[in-house]
Amino acid sequence: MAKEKKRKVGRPSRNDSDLDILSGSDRREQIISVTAALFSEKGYDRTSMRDIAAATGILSGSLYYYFPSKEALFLEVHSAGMKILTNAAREVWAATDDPWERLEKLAAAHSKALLENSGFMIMVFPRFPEGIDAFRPELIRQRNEYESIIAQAVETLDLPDGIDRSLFRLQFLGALNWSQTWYSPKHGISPAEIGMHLVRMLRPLRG
Amino acid sequence: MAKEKKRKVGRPSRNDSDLDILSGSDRREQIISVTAALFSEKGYDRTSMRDIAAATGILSGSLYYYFPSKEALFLEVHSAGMKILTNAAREVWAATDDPWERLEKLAAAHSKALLENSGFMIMVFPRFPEGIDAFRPELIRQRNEYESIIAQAVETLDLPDGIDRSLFRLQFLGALNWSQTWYSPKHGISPAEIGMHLVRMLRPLRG
DNA sequence: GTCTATACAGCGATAGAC
DNA sequence: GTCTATCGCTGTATAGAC
Repeated sequence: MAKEKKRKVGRPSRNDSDLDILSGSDRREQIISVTAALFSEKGYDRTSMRDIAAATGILSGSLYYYFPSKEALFLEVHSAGMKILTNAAREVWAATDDPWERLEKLAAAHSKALLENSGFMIMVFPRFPEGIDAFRPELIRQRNEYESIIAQAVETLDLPDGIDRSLFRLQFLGALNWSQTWYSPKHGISPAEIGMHLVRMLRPLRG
Repeated sequence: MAKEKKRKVGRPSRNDSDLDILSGSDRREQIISVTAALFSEKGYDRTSMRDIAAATGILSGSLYYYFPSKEALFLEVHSAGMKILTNAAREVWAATDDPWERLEKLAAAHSKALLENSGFMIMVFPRFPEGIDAFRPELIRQRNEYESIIAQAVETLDLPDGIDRSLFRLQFLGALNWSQTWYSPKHGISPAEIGMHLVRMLRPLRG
């Protein structure tokens, strides 16, 4: 999505083993990775292009060689983060049959992706930057792609009447996402355990 | 919202029936109420003092007659929001004996306060504005005052081994708080029902 | 590809007239 | 109490040299 290559002249001289986010090998990937960490740490609004440039080791004007705007850069970061999350979920899905065990592993994977990696938690930031309307449909699409995996997992659960599966998904993800606000490694509890604990709380629901 | 009085000359000539979210009767209360709505809608960073002034019907310079800084104004808004939440929780606590019924009512009250009122959801915003360090201890204190009521309620529940009460509280509140991000009145579900649904999901835990 | 230099807008905040 | 006028700063973004 929206790769925006933009290489206008000269040879790419790249082997196109491109992307692979946390070990980005060229400048473009480096910027995305650095930006993800800053957005996660300070939020979108409070991270300036100058901050990003400084953390990358270049000057702010140079950023615009790679990305046409701050919002476009946000889209790349969001995209990379959702890719991590979606891939992890697909992997769990393929490897597990039991519905509740699957949910437990999805929860653990979600928490790990959110709390463990250098900082792509931006992917589930409560609200998108404003004025980003041009990109919003693409952001929503990425988010839905991931959430539909969770929705499917919830669909396979045996749940009593009175439990709304859509609300189940929203509150399940909400409990996990909110952990951004309080988690600290010092808690003595691991991200994976946070996810597993949530499913332990919900599991008695099974018919 | 957006009263836009703009009377520039003459005396105030107020009958003091002006606006009242917390029954605030004067300009100061009006500003707090208007600001709460704007912070909830657009976030702290993206709401300028000029925005607030315009929505109040005055000019930005005048705000500084009432509040020394934007951060001080944030503190007032946060304080008002937490007061709503804390009062509601105390009321529930006094009126209910059964632990699970109490939790259900606390959840419903929390959701209502968060989603229903004109806009004090700022009170549980994921992160405080930065550079607000001088006020941070007071913000934390207000938050803890409320959360300790929830903690007490969780303490009285009969829970199986393997459930951490502290984590229970955090994930319980997380699921509720996150609803800010997806709730819309069009869902056909009421805020109170959102809270009750969450407790319905957790209730089978009881020993 | 990166830097220099800068345009231009918007921000929080203040001083002083009324 | 409110407005007028403005200061100083920081933000995104651009143009053009190298």
